[in-house]
Amino acid sequence: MNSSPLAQIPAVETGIGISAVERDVGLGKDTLRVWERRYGFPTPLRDSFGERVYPAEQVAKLRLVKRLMDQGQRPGKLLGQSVAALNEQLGTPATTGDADATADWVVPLLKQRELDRLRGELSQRLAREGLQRFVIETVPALNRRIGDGWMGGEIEIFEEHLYTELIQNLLRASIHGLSSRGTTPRVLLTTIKDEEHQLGLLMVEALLAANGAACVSLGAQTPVGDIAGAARATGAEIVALSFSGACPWRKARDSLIELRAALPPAVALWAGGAGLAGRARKLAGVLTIEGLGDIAVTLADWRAGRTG
Amino acid sequence: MNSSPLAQIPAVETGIGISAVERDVGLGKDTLRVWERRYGFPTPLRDSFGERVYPAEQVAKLRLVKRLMDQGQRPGKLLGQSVAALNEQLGTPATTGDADATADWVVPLLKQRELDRLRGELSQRLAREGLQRFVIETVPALNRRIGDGWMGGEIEIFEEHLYTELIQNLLRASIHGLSSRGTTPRVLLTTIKDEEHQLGLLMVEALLAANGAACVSLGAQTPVGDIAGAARATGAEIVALSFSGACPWRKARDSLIELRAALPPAVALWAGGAGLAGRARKLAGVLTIEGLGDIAVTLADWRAGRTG
DNA sequence: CAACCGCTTTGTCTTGGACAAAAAGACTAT
DNA sequence: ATAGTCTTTTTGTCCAAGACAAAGCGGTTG
Repeated sequence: MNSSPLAQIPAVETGIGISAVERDVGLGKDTLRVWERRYGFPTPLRDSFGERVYPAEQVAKLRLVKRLMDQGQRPGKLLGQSVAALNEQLGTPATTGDADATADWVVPLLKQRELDRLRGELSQRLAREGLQRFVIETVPALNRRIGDGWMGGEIEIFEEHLYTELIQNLLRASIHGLSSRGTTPRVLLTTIKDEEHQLGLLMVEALLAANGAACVSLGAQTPVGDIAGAARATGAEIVALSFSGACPWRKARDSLIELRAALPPAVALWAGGAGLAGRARKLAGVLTIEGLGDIAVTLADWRAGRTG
Repeated sequence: MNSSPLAQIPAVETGIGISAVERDVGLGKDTLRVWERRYGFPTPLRDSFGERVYPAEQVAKLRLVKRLMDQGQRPGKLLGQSVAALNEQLGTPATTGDADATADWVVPLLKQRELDRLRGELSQRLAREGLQRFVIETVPALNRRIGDGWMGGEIEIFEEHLYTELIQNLLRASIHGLSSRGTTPRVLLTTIKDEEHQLGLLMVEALLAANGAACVSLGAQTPVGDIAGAARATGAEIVALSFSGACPWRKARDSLIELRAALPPAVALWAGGAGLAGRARKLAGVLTIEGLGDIAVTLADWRAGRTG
């Protein structure tokens, strides 16, 4: 088989196919074709069968564009610009990190792959500060620092993954150590469909568990219809939903309304996260959690209202 | 606008869209359309916009067909058969739930929401059997039992979520306890894009860590292009990928070939999971892990080859 | 027994048109 | 001013039928 090298040589010299671009860059085939038609970019070559072949430079530009789009920019504005202009935009993020300086220590540890030291440092801080303060103050600061670093190109996407895994392990280990035997109230935790971010959910679970609630987490991406069923089946007294900033507010609002209607009136519905950001204050029957610090207070209020 | 509740009612009763089928079943949109044209199945309904809506029964049949195709059968022969006939074929070759009976104990605990007892039971088994045996024998048996229960309607989807969360907490806590300081080799673990199943990845990580490897997990869904960069940046000696049964084989194969080309030759590439199932044996430069039990052996082999 | 050949099956790519969902912008009312 | 609703633009996804390469199968031959 190795004696026929010609047939095996891929079009590496000239470029890659549309499926490969979809895989590598994360843009759908339909999207790539429609961009070509509408915006005049990309302009792939064609192989002998008339199929698209994307040169490496165009793939690189597409990767840049994708990255800027993930930060909220729109393709129509981006595709016309030069690679140099795009790179410049990536270097100058809109936000400036002020309070983030206290979390700067993560970056070198992460960049230099001192994962054991990073893990150790995190564990130490958790032990020193206690779970509650750690989750309310330290973790959000770290998240912000990492997020800013990614936006500025300082941190690679896989390094963010790495960090997320570490924090998840730490939090889950902590939660695992807290027995929920006999504690109240029973809280059902989850995230709606298409809402991937597990970390926020985990932070809430940690706080609730630390404050003596009996948490039942369904993980991320539970369809709205199933949430109500699960609440009934688990006998939850509170249902808590987390919405990340990536979640369109309209979807969040509709989901909450629908869920509210499906839930027994006696069951409380709590909602929080960056995706709401104080907006849903006046949704009937939905209690908005403004920030992580509110959770303990809200829980105490619930207990007071319950007993009194 | 909001006074017309009818418009808000989703088509939950009738079925799901083509994208959802692609995600849930693992068959491409183009494939679904061309099957319809050629074989007369599936025959989705249409919503008011003319878009395909697949009823639940057809999705179930598609799932069956996909499963049989993963065992080597061809769609042309399968699509004409009845669900009953397909089920029969699936039941005969692969030896159904014999060993699963040993895992029956989870179901009542899960159904009756004895989550604390379930957690305790799992912890006890882990302690009794040791991490390695627990991951190789007990967890797969439980997974199979839960999966079968879901397919049979015995277990709700949220109950599966519940179970997955519990196991994840347990495994992550165990991994967290194993220091990787100074151990070798460095293994980079992840999953390709559109491959969500974290649990398999976590099981592999647990086994590797238990056998003294220094694991670096990126979590799920890393684009292929980033994996190579991450491997270089972390100085990994082995890159290990996990493919669930939902991952189309072609996609797995292409990803592996591409990743192989992008990786330095000195870096080993290991691949495993139900999505490969012995197929990728002859991919050049890719080592296929046939089952969880092989991991320890393969690791030992690697070390022998390294030192010798 | 293995290698070659042709035939069949099957997945993915192509084109251009269409349209819903999301975002941005304009406007109004509290 | 700030929150809500309406309107317009932008953008991603879907549809259709046709085409074709790659993979699988079967038979023949050295």
